[in-house]
Amino acid sequence: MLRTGTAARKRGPEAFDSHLPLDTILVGDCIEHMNRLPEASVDLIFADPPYNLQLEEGLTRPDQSRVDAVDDDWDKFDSFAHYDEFTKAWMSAARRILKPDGAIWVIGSYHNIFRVGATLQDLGFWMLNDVVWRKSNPMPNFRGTRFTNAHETLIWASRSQKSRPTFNYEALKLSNDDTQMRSDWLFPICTGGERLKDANDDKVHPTQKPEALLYRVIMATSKPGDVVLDPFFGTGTTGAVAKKLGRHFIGIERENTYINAALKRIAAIKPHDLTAIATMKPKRAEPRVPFGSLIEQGLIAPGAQLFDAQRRYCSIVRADGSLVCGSHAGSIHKVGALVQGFDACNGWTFWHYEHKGQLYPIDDLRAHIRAALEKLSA
Amino acid sequence: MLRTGTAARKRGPEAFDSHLPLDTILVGDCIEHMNRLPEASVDLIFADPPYNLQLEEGLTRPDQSRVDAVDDDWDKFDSFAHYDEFTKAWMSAARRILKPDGAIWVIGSYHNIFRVGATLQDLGFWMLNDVVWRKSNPMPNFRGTRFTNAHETLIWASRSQKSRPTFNYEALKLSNDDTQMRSDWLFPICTGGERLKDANDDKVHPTQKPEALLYRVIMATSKPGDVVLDPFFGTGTTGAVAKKLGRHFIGIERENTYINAALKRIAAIKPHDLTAIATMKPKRAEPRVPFGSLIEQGLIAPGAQLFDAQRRYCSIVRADGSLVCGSHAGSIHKVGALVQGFDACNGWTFWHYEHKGQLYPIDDLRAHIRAALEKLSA
DNA sequence: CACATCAATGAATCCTCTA
DNA sequence: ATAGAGGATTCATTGATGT
Repeated sequence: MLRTGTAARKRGPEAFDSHLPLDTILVGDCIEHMNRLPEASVDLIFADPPYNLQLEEGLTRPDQSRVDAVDDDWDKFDSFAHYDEFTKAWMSAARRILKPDGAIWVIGSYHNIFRVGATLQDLGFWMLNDVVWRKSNPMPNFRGTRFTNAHETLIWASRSQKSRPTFNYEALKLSNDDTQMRSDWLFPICTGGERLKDANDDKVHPTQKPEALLYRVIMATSKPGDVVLDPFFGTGTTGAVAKKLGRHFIGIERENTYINAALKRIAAIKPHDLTAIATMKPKRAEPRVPFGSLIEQGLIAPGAQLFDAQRRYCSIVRADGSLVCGSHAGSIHKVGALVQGFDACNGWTFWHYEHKGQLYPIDDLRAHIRAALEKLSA
Repeated sequence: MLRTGTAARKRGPEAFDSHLPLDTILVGDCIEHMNRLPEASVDLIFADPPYNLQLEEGLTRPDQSRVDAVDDDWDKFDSFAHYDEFTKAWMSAARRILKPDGAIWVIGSYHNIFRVGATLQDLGFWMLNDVVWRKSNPMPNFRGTRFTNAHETLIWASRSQKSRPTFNYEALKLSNDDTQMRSDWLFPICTGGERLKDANDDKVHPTQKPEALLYRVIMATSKPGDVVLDPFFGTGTTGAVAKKLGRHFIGIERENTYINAALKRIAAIKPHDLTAIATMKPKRAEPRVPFGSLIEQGLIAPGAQLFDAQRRYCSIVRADGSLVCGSHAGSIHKVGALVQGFDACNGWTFWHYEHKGQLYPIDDLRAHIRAALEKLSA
């Protein structure tokens, strides 16, 4: 059992806390370690289990560079049945050590989150919210075969239906411009200075989570002095944020590479880093309104005609959001550029719709949608 | 079997379509009706299944004993098992009637979506994306005990891993200001004039979906003339949008109140005309032009030199349509890959010909030939 | 030093047709 | 079925390099 350099600050008042290895990383299998911990002793669990990605072959970007994928052994399972078995095992162990009012967070992608959620329900956890982490800078879909995989899903569940889990409603509302915090969160992925690198400048862990995400989770659903356990500790984002926020952590991890990086990282943390808190303020999600949504929402009908201000050009709107003008077809911007023989064109101001014989730029319609969105969110 | 007022337009060429009750609402249980439809006959399924875990008719165990309290864990499990059974039943029926390249969409909330997703995987469906419908105007959480439930989840899955489902990538991209469509979609919930009301001004259906949502689903993952089936038809949003977009629909619904509202609604819809429904042709669907035909048609002479954009490499065109560059010889793609040390290369965009000192990609010459082919076939 | 340009990269179930 | 060849495909951000 490795201990971090940080002394355990502040003990909880409960007697059953006395044997908890607080602010410590336990080395080894998470199920075995959890089974050794006293029952009903942990306030919050954050779990980032293996996703069970099923990658067929390597993936190359359009420039022929290789994508450095998750191909680690810890993410390999023979079948859904094996994955379910694994999930049920660690979750049962997690449930035993949770206090009656304790809660759990689990994060995953479409590969595993449905199995995770169903197992949570089967074991008697009570679902409180599913939360979507919208990535502001996801990896694109390089082959153009699917929607950009731009989010991951988190589940927040209490130990049982009768639990009264911690939820810092007022603090969240305050930090969210005085409106209720929604179930869709926008954060960038973990890059830049926050991303841990080894001596070769390679990433230490393939799936390091951003601290901003953990910050909101821990801030929202735990109290100072609480014990937060992470059974898949990795490079210790949970521990780092818990320490910053004055919570105790218990990490469990098998890989020494990750543990060493986590120890170093957490030792360097100073609790209550106020500058970091400032950066965690949620971005005001600016609604981007693409042309297609004007059609989807019925403001422009497929088949409608659009003109430039001088009526030199006339184009037809198609149901898929494309514009046709003579032999040219494409986006409002592209067709606008093509008919004028330019490289680029702002279709929003170039194209106009007709209303009672008058022409108005389609940008007015976008403004209309934006205003509606503003009003609704206010 | 009720039929809508709309005549079935345009039949698919496949023989197995001939017995499909196109543009029709089938009255009754969706499992029974799907079991009567011909197998491999439907292109797309959109399903908005009920998620009340306490089913309205009351819950009975397989031995017909009544399930009373849903308070303790065992009964919760029993209730989930019952829901899983229902899910498995309708999904199996749905899978049978899907064409090999067919796909399914299922929408749900955290109450049911995890069970839905796991069952999809268990039955052999192949997950393509999970998509988040972000509601611009969700109902607030009045008690302030949770995050505002501001989204629902959709799963898009093909019938099997081998399926090649329809995905109108280009159309989506250009309607989204020329960037890939992401997995998080923003739409308002269904209100105002779109929301169907009865004589008492009460909403006809408790969970009527917005047409904009279905518009994107159907536009993105089906083709004009396709058959779109909705086993939980409700007030017919799927049918209304399918009709607008020139797709056939088959609806299945038990409640006469919903059916009557749907019939009236769909009868009033005027489909968009065909030019408006035409979508962007993907590059993959363009006629194949072998490099050799550029030589045959005299656009490039044997012995001509081709360069990459930076003039790092120079190759010679041979009369048989092959390229030579140093010791490398082969197709434009193969030689392009070899000189760069890559596995693959698109020779059409990599190699350039020289004209008055300027370099132009040979893809321009291919476009020239394709344009001529267009004119011939028109 | 300011600013432009280029290169690198991230939890990914990522092609299609013909022989 | 399987192999091989044709040829289609990327966004936001960070950090380094160049002007």
